[in-house]
Amino acid sequence: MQAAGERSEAALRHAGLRATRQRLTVLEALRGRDDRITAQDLHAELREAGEPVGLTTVYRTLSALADAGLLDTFDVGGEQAFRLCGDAHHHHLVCEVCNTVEELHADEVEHWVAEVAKAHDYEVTGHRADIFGVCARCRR
Amino acid sequence: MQAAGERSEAALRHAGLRATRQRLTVLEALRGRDDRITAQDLHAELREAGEPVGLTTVYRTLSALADAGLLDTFDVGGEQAFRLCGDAHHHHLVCEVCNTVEELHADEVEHWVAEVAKAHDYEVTGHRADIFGVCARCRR
DNA sequence: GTTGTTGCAAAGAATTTGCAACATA
DNA sequence: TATGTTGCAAATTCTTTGCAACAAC
Repeated sequence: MQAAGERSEAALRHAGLRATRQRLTVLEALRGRDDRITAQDLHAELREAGEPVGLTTVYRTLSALADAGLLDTFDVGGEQAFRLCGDAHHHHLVCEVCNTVEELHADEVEHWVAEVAKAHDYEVTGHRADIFGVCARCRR
Repeated sequence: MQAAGERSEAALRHAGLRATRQRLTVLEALRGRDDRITAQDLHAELREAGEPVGLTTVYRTLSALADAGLLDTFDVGGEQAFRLCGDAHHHHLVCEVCNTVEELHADEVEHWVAEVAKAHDYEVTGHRADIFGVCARCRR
């Protein structure tokens, strides 16, 4: 698929990163999934898929993409997991069985954050609101 | 302080844990602070305070107390941090400078979670809503 | 006395770093 | 060609485990 590759290439350039085969491989792999995944697991999958990328490079690429704001990060049992995400701020609905992540937008939460900030005299730098559970598919 | 020690002793018993000197030391130390702290840092502080507890024991105690629901856990740059907490479910307002944590209770968030669960057909197992920023004291 | 706990040393596991070969712009 | 990137091996760092001595009930 040509278009997808170009989109990834543009995203990398925009982040100030060279569009190497390895980075494109990682980014394309992330585009093809909606779950959170660790560096170790992604590395294993790429190896199985016959598009090997060094483990170190997977770590560095995921870290760089996260820094650039292209990936959301999750803490899963002490390991860091990543997922491609939209630009805007959002919250998450996470299935703990299949690790699928749905992005949520909630004005209620934003309002709550603003109110708390005012009431407690905090300079807010960020917030996070995630819901965990089991999706319908995984309950069947 | 006698009363405080007895309170910790009762808490440990209630959690099915023997009230050892080490566990009491850890629990009392946590009672005296309102910030989140890692096992490594707590271990160092206890050592400095002249009430040494083995690092392994600090890890095991914090883990046991967290399992018993007495501690909240946080992921701070890949390390696990802990803080004594109330029984009820709550959210957090965290100062990223001094690591002080204030507990918040928000019906708005609870409502939001319930709505999302219904709309997305999820069996919710938990949720987390934390606000990060800099407290008034640390901004001065 | 039994059984749970401690703490050291060693093992484990995730992640990072040094560095020479290599690919991109 | 100049500079950024890769990937291996080694190093780091946090955390857990084996096990013999020890303390709580």
